[in-house]
Amino acid sequence: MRYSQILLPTLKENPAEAEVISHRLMLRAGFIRKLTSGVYSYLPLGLAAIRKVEQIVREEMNRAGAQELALPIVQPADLWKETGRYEKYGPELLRFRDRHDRESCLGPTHEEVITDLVRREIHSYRELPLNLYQIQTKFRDEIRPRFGLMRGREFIMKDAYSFDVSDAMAEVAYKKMHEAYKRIFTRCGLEFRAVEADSGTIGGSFSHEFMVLAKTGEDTIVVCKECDYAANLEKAAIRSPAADSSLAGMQPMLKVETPGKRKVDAVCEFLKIVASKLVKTLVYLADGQPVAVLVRGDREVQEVKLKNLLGATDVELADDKQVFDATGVPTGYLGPVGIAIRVVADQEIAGMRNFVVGANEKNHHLTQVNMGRDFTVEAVADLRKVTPDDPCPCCGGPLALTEGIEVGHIFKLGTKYSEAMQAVFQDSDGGEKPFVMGCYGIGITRVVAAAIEQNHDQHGIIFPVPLAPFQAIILNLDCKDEAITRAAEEAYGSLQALGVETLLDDRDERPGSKFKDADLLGIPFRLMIGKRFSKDGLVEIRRRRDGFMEEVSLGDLPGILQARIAAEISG
RNA sequence: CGGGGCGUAGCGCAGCCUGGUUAGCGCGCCUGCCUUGGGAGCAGGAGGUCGUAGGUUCGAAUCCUACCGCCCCGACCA
Repeated sequence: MRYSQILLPTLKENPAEAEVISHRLMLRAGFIRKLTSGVYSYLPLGLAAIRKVEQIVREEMNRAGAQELALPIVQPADLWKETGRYEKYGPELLRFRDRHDRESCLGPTHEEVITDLVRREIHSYRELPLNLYQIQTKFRDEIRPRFGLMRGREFIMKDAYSFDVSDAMAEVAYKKMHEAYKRIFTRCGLEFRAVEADSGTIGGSFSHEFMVLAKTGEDTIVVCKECDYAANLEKAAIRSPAADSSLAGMQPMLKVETPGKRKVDAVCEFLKIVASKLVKTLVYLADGQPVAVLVRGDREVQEVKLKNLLGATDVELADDKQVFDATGVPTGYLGPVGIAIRVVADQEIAGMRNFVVGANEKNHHLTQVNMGRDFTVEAVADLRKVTPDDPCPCCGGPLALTEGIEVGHIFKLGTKYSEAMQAVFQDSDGGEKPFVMGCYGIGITRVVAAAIEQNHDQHGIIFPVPLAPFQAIILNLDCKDEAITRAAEEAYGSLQALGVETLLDDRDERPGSKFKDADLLGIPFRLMIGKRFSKDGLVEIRRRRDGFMEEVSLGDLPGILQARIAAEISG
């Protein structure tokens, strides 16, 4: 491709709308343009990078035995009503009516559609296992789209769905996808971790997220420094402490006046204690029903854990009014002793002695409180957020928290959708069984953004070779010089003949502009033909990643460059 | 949905508080000259419903009201 002909509007300055680096660089490098919030046009170079990711994904999915198909974006509401998701999915599902007033929606994901297809077409265990995937634009009406392609409303996703005869076979399918994903992200040249993720009602370790490690990541992951343990912070388990059930050391409970002291900090300061000696009582609404949750004063509740414990589909912290309506106590003075609603406690509370809680009375707290003696709870479980000071739940080693961008998620679905939609096959014993399913997603456009988050410098993008829209860019450093121009054209021709994806910067611009643009675009190899060529007949090759330079003759260029490119590709 | 910020040429911004002729600057763009190894220089030029609507006023980019759009934070700790 010739630079003079491609639509590649680079910007010198940072657009005001972009804050995170990948967003800024993709706008500056002329990869994307925004149409409206969370919705972007992909310009030729942006699309080229997207296509690179898609191709790697496609190859690895095919290698893993999955088949590509394409499902509709517009979906009838009836299908979503079958699984109850039409009501449950919420405002992220963009709904509309067609001219016949039929309720429809734009597909944010395709479990319903694929399950409908499979239940119509697959009837025998002999036709299984089956793994079907597509690469397609999805629409999710996100609460707050942000960071360019990192969290758009419209984005490109690869989604795959597996169908198996049994749980055991579904696990095989799951593991295959796990392996395929590792290969995909390795081939993309990304630094990533597969982490255990919340698997909701399915349980077990049957959900993994693939996280690209980058500071701008919206997720926090917990990684053990000594073993292989890695999990999403939402999921990360805490070792249950040895509970001390003896009554030794318990002091009598006392009621104290704490006028106006509502916040943990204020109560602690007033009573001259540390926050770890206090137990806070938070009221959550679990599917609308109030539940009090006890955690140590300096801890934070992990809502996903709470949700799983309660088997609720939705938990949210109650506001002041909801708390008062449920308990008759103003926030700040709640406690488990004599409270009128359900109570669950974090496991850590079981090991605490003589702690402080609210007295369920305005301006009062209780001190020297002990669980078991002064109150009981419905359940004791791991409910709090992991901190960097907690030991690894696997080996007890030290943990580190780090940020990650979720680029892939694999999930065992079981029979959730097949049962809801009566998607069944006839097994070898003649009986009818629901398909055991799994689903596997990769955010294609997010992979591109994540790659840039992880690979850039102050000059611009530094694409890993497998994702680069072009592998090389030839800079004709003096378009008015015939010998140089002839050499640039020759180099361009010979590289193209070899299949090296090359952009020829044939614009009549000064060298400085060409250097800046080449750096900004992040093309892995920059070939410069200019003064050095006039003098000695040499072409300079510069590697974007580290600035490594070498000078070669025009004749040697194709072979040497090809070897350099090959050396950059892993997997 | 709550909070904050912004909306003036393709991009980045100034002007607005304290209303007043023709709305500025840098980059980019067009023409010409010149120049060619890290976003050169000179000269000339094109490009604006100042987000939209309404109001106040002799007069509005500027003041007031409503709406629209965009960005950021939050929607978790009593």
